[in-house]
Amino acid sequence: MAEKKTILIVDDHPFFREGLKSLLAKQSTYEVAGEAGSGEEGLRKAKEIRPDLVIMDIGLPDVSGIEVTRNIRQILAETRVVILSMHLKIEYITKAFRAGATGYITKESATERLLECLESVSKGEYFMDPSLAHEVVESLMKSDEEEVKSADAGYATLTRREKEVMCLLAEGFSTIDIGEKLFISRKTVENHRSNILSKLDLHSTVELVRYAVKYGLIDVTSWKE
Amino acid sequence: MAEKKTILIVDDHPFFREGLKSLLAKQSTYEVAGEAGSGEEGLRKAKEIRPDLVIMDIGLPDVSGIEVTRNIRQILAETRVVILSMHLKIEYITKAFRAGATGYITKESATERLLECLESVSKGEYFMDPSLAHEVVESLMKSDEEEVKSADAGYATLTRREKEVMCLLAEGFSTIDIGEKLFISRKTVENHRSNILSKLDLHSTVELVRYAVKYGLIDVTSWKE
DNA sequence: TCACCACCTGGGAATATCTCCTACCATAAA
DNA sequence: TTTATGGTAGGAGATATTCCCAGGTGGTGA
Repeated sequence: MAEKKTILIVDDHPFFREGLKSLLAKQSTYEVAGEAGSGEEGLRKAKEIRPDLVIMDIGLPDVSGIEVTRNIRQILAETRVVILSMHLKIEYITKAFRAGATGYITKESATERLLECLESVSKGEYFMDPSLAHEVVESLMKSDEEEVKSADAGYATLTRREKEVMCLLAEGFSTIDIGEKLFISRKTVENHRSNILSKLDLHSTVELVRYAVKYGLIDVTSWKE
Repeated sequence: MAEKKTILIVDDHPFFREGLKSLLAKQSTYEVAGEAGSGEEGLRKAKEIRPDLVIMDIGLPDVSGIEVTRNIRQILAETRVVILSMHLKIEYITKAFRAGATGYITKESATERLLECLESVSKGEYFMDPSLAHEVVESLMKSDEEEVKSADAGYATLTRREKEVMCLLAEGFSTIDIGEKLFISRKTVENHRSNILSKLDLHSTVELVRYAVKYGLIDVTSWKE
């Protein structure tokens, strides 16, 4: 690894940039190739110098560092962005990674953490400061909580045909539609429907849909159109 | 901080326990108060010695370390558990924290990482090894993706009363229920319903529910019971 | 083999709900 | 004042749902 990694620093505090520069100057592996005090300037310089790494603040005077990150990543696929932020909120963390950031550390982190982060990110690995763990863990515990269930005791008691009818009902098809699809009479579908409702202790097709969504029988996210 | 933190090691590999013990022996702040080679033994010793910290493997010969963690945390509220695992999968990570773990690091981690983790966890802070970042980030990016949308053009054209009726319909109430709730006639509710359907270009109450879910008008995750 | 049971299938009759249309009133805007 | 909008409600006919009943099929165990 003969060449030094080039770094662009985007932060609106000159002192902070100075501190980072002097810190990185001590390292033989990195070279600060440019700096910017605003999002607009940051994007311009990124295009110009095409750095290996960008150290990005979120709270910039003009546009959010997250937006700048998105733009940079769209234009420069090879450039990795590390967010260096005061924000610990999970929304920022999630948005940052979704916008294309590869690392996220806080301004309270020790300097070794930054170096560690830059090293990981240089290799293309995600890096997340352990001090974010609290937010992240809480978010993880909330999310995909649904997946845990799915496959409910009640649903398992349904017959094959009933499950089939249930899915179609939840998709929004009328009993007639379903009858045509399955080549059975409307009445038969109604009977299946009644059986499903009583087996699952539901009392309307709307409740059935909610049940289906709740247990992941139908994919909410696919209702894009 | 005069007293040393007591630690219980639960891992089925004697060599691994030995390594950990000698490593921790060098530290002045920790004292290995016991060790166990199985989940059952781990739980028993935990009850016996009531350690400050437990270092727990997941892949135990009898029961999963995650289950042991759950049991320990139920009995000993003060005892913090650090998972030290080979597993990087997000399911394990999530399950571990949900079971009450406070830290999660991998067996590939550097020893400083373990010490750092023990220190954080001793203070009651969550700790997550940065090498888990990849899994965690992917999981975060998948979750709460839905929030992004919400607020649709069509929905905005509804009147106050219509929105109110729409929410109740999506909650699964019948037109009669809603009439009683809002002190209006069943017929009026039906009229509102018809207007809603035509304004949003929907054709059944089921489609209405789907619409409501899609745009986050009702909270799917709150359908827990 | 026969009886049994679960499952899928369908019909009839009573009831509930929906659709479409009309209508009235209050309020706000033109 | 006139007009438009929103909330209210009813009637008539079309649809959908409920509940009960029943035939047919296929598998299982006595």
